[in-house]
Amino acid sequence: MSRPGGSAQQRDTPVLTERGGVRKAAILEAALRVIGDKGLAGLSMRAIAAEAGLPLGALGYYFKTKDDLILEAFELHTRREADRVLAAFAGVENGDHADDIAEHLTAFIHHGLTEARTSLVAEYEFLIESTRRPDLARVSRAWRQALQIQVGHVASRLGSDDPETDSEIILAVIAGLEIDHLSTPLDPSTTQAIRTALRRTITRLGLRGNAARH
Amino acid sequence: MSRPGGSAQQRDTPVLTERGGVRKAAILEAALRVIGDKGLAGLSMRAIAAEAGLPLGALGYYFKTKDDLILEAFELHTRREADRVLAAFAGVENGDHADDIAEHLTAFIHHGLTEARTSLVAEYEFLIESTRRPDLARVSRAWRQALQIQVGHVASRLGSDDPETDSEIILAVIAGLEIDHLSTPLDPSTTQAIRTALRRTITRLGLRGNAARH
DNA sequence: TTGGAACTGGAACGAACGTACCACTCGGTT
DNA sequence: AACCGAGTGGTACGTTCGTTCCAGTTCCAA
Repeated sequence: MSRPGGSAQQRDTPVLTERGGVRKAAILEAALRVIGDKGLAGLSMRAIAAEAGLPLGALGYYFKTKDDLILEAFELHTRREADRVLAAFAGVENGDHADDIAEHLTAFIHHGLTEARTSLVAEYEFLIESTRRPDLARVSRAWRQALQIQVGHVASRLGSDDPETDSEIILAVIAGLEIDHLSTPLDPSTTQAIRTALRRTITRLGLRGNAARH
Repeated sequence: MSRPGGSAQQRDTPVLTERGGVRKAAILEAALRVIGDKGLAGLSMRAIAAEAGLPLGALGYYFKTKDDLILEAFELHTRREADRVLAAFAGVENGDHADDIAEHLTAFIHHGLTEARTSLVAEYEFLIESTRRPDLARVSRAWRQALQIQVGHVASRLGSDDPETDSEIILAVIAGLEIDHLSTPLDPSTTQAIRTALRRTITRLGLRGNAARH
């Protein structure tokens, strides 16, 4: 039996829209959804196949094992999320006040806790599983490092006198607020509490837009 | 077939050291260990029985279903952890400088990431699963609320002008630092980064011991 | 000492699991 | 037209799962 990767799929980042590759992408998307709302504990090959509307046999063709599928799904998620985070912080750099910065971060977290909740839950499923699987841990580390560098640059532009520590704090606050509010339905007062916490954090760290001007 | 709870086990918080109750406690302890190092996905009744050194049949006697067992294990964990957190912050109140406070928190996180790593991983497994199970979510909410109140009191004593927000920030930073460093082996430089982040957070929030004296 | 409830542990059930298999269809090259 | 590898999908294997059952044992009250 032949496996994909022998011809066009051979490059490091396979194009997923070629013949057959569409299915591979659909499988990974389905897996991310299932992980988000049933957890890794509820993730079965059959559940993925059903979610993707594909026969069970298709999964074995594109992925050697379930663990391989999980790894590729995680990689896909981090690739996608990197863009989202980058976009969120790109808007920040042009902000004039600490409140504007906090507002961007509030919107980012709010989106994760509402429309993108499934995706956010999947992310933490992966992070926890990373403590047990070295292959996932490598992805986590690379992902976290990229984040910290990006946020560090932003902090630098906002006038931080210790960008490395500030990015560590900001990333921790974001992750912590997400985790702490995941098991609660997100009502307006909670969103306000998150906004207040972010404002105070940004303000007290002395971060403000256009710091390079004066 | 009779179930426990018909006699001495009937009270709300059953004493686990009575006849047979020793076994129930052993099962919950075993479950917490298995969840910590195999995850909820790797948690099976057989794995718990093996970890506890008990026959499979024993589990069905003390717990109606696997989900019941998981719920009780979570409750046990939060009860235990509440004491630990309380102790960590009790030491804080007598500290004189922001650095002392940060040091307490650093030690707390360090302990979680090293000796108590299994327990910490289990905690986040529970938190994520809480997004899917209302019964676990209730425990999470109560647990988080208790934490915030306690930390709020501490922040108050340390001179905070907004204890509620400060406790939200501090809890988020702690959770975030834990999550962000779970998939990486904890080396001394990482510990130092955590300490630095905590010092800066506490300092910038204007928290200091003996604030009531001045 | 006897009765009954609490407790034990091994065996067994049907269901769901990951994976492998294979006859089949399709598209492009020779 | 003949061919071959890529892609397909239904089936089936062996394993592990949660749960149930029950004959047997231990303990305490009567």
